[in-house]
Amino acid sequence: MPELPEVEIVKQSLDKKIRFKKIKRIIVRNRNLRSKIPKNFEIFLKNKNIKKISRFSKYIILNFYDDSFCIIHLGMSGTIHLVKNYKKKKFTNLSFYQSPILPSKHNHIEIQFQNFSIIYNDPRRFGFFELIKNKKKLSKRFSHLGPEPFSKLFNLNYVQHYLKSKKKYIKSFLLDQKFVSGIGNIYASEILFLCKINPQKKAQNLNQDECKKIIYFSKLVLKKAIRLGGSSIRDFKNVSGKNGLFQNEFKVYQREHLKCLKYDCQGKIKKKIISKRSTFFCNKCQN
DNA sequence: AAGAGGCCCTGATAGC
DNA sequence: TGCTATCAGGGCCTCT
Repeated sequence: MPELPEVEIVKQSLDKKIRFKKIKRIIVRNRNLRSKIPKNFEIFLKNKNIKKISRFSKYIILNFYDDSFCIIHLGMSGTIHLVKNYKKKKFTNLSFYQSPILPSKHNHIEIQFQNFSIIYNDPRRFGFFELIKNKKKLSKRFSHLGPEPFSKLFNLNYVQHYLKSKKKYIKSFLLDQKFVSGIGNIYASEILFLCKINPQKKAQNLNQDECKKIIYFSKLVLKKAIRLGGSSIRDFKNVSGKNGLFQNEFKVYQREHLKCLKYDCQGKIKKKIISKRSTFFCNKCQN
């Protein structure tokens, strides 16, 4: 589920809840996530004091006072839930993201604090946890990733230069974390719709104005999504008010066959598979 | 270097 | 009802 805005929402609620807290105990129920949970995982984290929670791209970063880190990636289906520890474990409605009803089958990792725990649930196990020893190794870990859309590094010069001789479709590059990091499949379609650029336009054929639009609307869409609490699709019945609202703002995503929402456009939304992912666009105004 | 394709995994849904 | 096929918001790896 998680693209940059959703991860940012999780990060914010985590920061509110576990900043300055001390990890009491770690329980790993399934070590086989995307990458194997290392043997020293529990020992490494036990008694660590959390300085703050930060985020880069789609990665959540637990910052500890001893300058070590734990990074969490939610993959496609990872969610983090808050659980009260005492009595019969009762789930609060403070679910950080998605359903307040905690699924039990795929609760792979539990991090216990004084009075509560956070639980990592991930049916598809595409997510992962990684331990990082120091700041240097942290920046090395992210060195292969391009700038976030919000970064000053994501500017006209960079974009034009990067795409100059690229033959792949522009959609592929919005998904390419080496080019720009944090955008995923939903927001890629939404951004290109606002830009009025066909997702199948070859990157090298974008003119200066189109590059400017990509930069502008990438920032705009992600910021708006964060403001609205992210997007919750495949909604469950039990969702609390904590769910995101940006799915109501989708202009093209999952709107195949429907009329284009641009005020003066008579086009229809089409769906095509581009770089192995569903891509939605208007056949008229994204020519 | 750049691009295409495969793979990791479970669950929901559609079609027969 | 039960089977199979397809699809899902990500990212890494290999091969050409």
